[in-house]
Amino acid sequence: MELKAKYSPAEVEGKWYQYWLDNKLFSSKPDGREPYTIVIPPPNVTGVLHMGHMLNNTIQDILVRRARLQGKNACWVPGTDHASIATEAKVVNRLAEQGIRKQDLTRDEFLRHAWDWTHEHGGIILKQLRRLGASCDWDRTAFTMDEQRSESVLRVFCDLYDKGLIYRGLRMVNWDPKAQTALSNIEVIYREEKSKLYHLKYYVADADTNPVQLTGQEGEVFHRDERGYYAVVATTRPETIMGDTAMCINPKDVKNQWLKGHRVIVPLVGRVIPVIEDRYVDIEFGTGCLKVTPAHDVNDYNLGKTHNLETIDIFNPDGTISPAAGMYVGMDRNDVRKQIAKDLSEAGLMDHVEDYENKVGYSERNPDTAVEPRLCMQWYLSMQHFADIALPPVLEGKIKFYPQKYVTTYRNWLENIDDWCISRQLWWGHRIPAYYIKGSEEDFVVAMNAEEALQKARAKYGSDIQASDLRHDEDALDTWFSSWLWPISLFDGINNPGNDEINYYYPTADLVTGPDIIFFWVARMIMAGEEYLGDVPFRNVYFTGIVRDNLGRKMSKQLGNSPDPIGLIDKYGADGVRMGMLLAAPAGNDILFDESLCMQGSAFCNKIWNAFRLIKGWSVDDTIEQPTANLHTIEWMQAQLRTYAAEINNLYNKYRLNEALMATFKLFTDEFSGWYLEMIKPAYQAPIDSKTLTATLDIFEHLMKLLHPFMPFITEELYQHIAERAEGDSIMISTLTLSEPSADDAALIAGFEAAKQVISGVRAVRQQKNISPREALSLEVVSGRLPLSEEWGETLVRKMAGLSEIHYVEQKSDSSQSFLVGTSEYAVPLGNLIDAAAEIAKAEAEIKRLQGFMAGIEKKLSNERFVQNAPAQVVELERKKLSDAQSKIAALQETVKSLS
RNA sequence: GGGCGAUUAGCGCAGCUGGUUCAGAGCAUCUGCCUUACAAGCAGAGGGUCGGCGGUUCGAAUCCGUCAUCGCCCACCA
Repeated sequence: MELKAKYSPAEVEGKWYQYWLDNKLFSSKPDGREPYTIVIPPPNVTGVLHMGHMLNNTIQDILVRRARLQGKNACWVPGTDHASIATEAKVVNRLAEQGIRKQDLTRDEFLRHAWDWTHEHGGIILKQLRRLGASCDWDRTAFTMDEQRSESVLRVFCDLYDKGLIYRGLRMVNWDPKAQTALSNIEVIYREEKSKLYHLKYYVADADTNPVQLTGQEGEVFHRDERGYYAVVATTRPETIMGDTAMCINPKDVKNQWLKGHRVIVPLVGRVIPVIEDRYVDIEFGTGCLKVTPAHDVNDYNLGKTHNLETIDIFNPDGTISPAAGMYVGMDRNDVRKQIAKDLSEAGLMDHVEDYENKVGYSERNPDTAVEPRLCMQWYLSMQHFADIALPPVLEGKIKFYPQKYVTTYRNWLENIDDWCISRQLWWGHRIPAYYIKGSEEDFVVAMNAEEALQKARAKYGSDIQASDLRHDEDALDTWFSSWLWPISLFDGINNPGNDEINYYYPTADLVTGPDIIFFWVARMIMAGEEYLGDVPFRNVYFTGIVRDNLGRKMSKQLGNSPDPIGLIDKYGADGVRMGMLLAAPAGNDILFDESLCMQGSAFCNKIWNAFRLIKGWSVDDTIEQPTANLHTIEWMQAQLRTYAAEINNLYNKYRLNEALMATFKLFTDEFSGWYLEMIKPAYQAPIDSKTLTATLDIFEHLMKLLHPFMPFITEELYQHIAERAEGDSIMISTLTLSEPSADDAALIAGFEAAKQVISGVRAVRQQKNISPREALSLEVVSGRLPLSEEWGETLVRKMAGLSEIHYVEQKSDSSQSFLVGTSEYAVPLGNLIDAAAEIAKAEAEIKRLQGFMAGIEKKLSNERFVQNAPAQVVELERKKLSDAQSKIAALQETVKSLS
């Protein structure tokens, strides 16, 4: 068969992916083997693959493929998430483009559009993952809103309600006025923002009638103008003054004592409100006067409760001003802020305005929309119970986090947990299975379906209740309320507890995800796992970094710095891109992605390809004896395989995948291609003995297996070329078994390393003297031997250093250039090429350096406390360093003498 | 405001419980080679007082303290 000079991923990758699919090699069924399970972090169903997915899924695929090679029953379950708020927003936008408003549609009509959209755009991302080589068991592809998953969600809701952990409550929630839904606390992103601090005048309402009280005491600070006394209130949100129902001061605030017991007038609005006192108020902030708007601020709401204040909700759900405000009705809150600032100034009610930086909460899914605190009725899940069960497994190490630092983050969150607002005023999602009785808000039942609801309703509220008396709750559940069940619901462990699949695959092995969803998802899966299976959902969590560009910026559409993953794969091949991603991904750090890394990846593929082409090009001659040097070189390479494999294994176990790849890369490039192949390579067009060839192909196959998790396609292609394979055979289902390296291996490798240094020494001489690699040199071994056994050592050094002869001498030739390997001296006779003066200068400089080095050690050794306290080994080592340096100096002095 | 992490070569990083000349590999740079698998290659070379200061120790990149810079997370100061 012909092998092209260049590796062409395009011709290979599609072919093998199809082959894997055709032979069901990704498929997993429970059996007697040890399971290895990963559940994919489900991407948004209508999402498109980006670099973050590429990294995340490359890592998962590496882990899964490695598990297969270890002989485990590997199962990687794919799926998508319905992403209720994000998807609903997309559907609303599309409808808007067609001139359709959501509020003009019925729920069912809207859902039909949403499902259309989902079917149209859904699952693209999973198709894209195939290009990457992802070895998911596609037959298991799930969707958070498919039947099985939906049923699981409802079942869990009912169960938790029955356990008393789910309740309805009137609370201050984070309201997204664009999506018009409540959000949970962690869906709010706070951003530092440049804004203004408006200082408003609140005139004292009764100052004129009772001026005496305003003649103050020491420390009091008055504001007074021709209109009367006033308090100055600093606020960033002047548009909320229509909702003011009190002004608050700290009772200990000396400068504001005069305001106690008075009433003040809300500027523009004219409403008279009481001055209340609460220690909550920070005396130092502004003037120490706080306007209280119980409907629109969490703290104000709490103050309102404590002081029994009236609540005036001045906003409509969409963020416009409601009739309750009495002014600016129908205007958008952002416009009102500008307008009211102007109006206040014109009315002389603005004391002054200053620049200010404050934090404003934005909706995670609508990043341009500031969240509005809003009082409304929502469904909550009590979290203390879940925090209690989810904390121990992580603290006790039953679940390990990589990097470990996230354990602290996890703990802090769980130890200060808030109840989870799980209802969303959306239609796309799992509808809350609560049914209200006859228009009541208070009387309801929770049930799996309408039928069951009717039964429960009749039992609870009277047998005369009809189906038409029940009103299904309009709200949907937070997306994460389905995601948290993912590792369980994928194996139907909620609907069908104790089934074979859940028993076999749960707990899963590894979870690969970003630290940004540690609270949203990771923590909650642990909660659900402990609650429903009494066991952790996974053993290890590998947190990937954020993919940034090579300037460290986050990838974004706006910046245009986010490469198209499929375009990259077209250009560099999936293997090349996988390697490029991983090279830039140190464990636990953000990755600075640079396209040139993919080039490195595809270059490596080409290197592998050509190494194989070389081997395949050799003709075999069965009559040739295997040269001894080849035999030893094979033994050395096998020792290297064992040694590297152990190291790579070790790196995998620490999830240092980039280092594992780097080690594999060096094994292939340096040890195998650079040394092994060059060493056993027969002369041009000469045949090779069959034992060496067989051993070489075997070594190559091992290398392919080590590389396979990282580069699945090229390794499969070459695996198939190494030998005739049965139909359906694949590197994927082969096993990789290498024994632990032995002490003999280590000795062999050490000897070879010494030989490499001799070779490098000769090459360096060649380089310095500009001698062509074709010109044979001779080498003098001064008073000693070459490393390794004599025959092998000589053959190795002769071949790799391009020598014609090796002499063992007591005294090196006069006109030679020498070098040291350890304490052994070698010399390359060069005749008139030698520059005596330069060599002397170099040797003398080295002598000087060594003398300094010796002085340091001598000082150390003459320090009694060192000799006494340091371990004997360390002291011994210092002595050896000293004597080595001495003999090196002796050799160098000899060089100087001979050249002088 | 609280917490966590980082700071080592031009760049992104490794360096595990202090001691192997421990100051490392990769990329980039420089030099030489189109050597018969691969120029997307091969060979060789240069480059860092391990953020600053102080301490513990016979010995510190490594442990402690402190300062500086950067990043992340959490928190109801309008």
